[in-house]
Amino acid sequence: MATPPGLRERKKLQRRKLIEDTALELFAREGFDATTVETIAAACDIAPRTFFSYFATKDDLVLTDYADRLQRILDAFAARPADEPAWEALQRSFEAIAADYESEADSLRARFAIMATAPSVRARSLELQLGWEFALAERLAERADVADDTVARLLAGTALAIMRGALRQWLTSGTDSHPPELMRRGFSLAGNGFDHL
Amino acid sequence: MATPPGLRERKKLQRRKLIEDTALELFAREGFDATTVETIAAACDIAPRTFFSYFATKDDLVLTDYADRLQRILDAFAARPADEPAWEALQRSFEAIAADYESEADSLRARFAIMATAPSVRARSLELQLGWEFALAERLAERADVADDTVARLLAGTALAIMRGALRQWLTSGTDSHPPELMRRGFSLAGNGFDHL
DNA sequence: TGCATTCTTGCGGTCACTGCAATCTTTCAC
DNA sequence: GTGAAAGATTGCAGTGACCGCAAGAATGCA
Repeated sequence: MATPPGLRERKKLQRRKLIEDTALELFAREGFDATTVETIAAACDIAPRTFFSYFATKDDLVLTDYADRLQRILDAFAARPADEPAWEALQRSFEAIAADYESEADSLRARFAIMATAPSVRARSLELQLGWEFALAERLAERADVADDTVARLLAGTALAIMRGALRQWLTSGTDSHPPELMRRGFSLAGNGFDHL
Repeated sequence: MATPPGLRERKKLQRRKLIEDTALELFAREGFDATTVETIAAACDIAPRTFFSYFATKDDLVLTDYADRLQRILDAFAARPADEPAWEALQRSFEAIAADYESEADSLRARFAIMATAPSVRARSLELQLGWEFALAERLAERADVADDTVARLLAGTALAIMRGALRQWLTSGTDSHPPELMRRGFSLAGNGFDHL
């Protein structure tokens, strides 16, 4: 695990990354719709058919790190002490992943821009997030303080909404704000039941 | 406006409904993916090309009433007194549309079942809901007590999450629960900041 | 009845995505 | 080092959603 797990795997990962990078560049330059899978394949010197053994969907190119990020949220969540209130555990977990955002700012911005113009990507993104919601709700439901399945679902859904909001604001506003801060603010607002209203 | 607005329009609406009904029946019987647009068109005695002048997308067949429902939410929201707290206004508006659910139970159930199996439909549904969130956030931002745009967004996002949860629970659990009740429960939980946790 | 408007339809085409079977590469056992 | 097993790449042929266009049919109105 320390040293590479075989040349085969390494090549596969390398190539995957090459495809992704090439594609994102093309998307940025020519637009998402105007860039065909065939073009991407050609630019990577692979057969069009091969593309689909790396990515199931053209949309997925823009959303590669989603699975990773979910895993990071789940890990962070699992690492919280069991006696911590669920809401607080959620907040801390999301704050933790928000801290990673800043180092990926450019990539996120590029992907966000594509989502803004390509409905299918936006839709797929939301669907993946629904998967997150589900996974997170499952973990939440295991907590002692979250008896109900519906409550778990609602908690997860709210957390995700906060996350979307924070990410969105960070990416569209200037650079003066920081993701963890925005995330905290969202959790704080919702956690107080929007009580200033 | 009282009497039909011309035979042409009536026919168009009629036909639209025919296509929708036929399609939903086919989906239920054969499955969403297994039913091609061509099949639907044939069953309706129209040319395949004509289908697309009634529905932009095969997916949209399952989500026909989304635009209407959004309008109903917005209307209900606009009808709330201006001095009412935003959160309460939201709750009342969503409760109001939840009351309509029960009369459409069969249709909703059928559509929900399709969404459960067809990812593209689910994704499209979420994307439409994002549109709702946006529209609702705009209205919210006009309220005196919602100064911030981000707060408006967050409020709308939370409300939508509550709605999804309520709808989901109602459709998957037995018939012993009622949508407005579930909706109220969700709003109550979030409105209290999940304070029992 | 005749004309303008609007629908319907067929045609040809694009593009994402798939299953299959052949070919080539890497791995690994000997 | 060789050869066989396992895995990856590729081409081919096909499906199905969806689109632009232009011709033909239906409709509404004068």
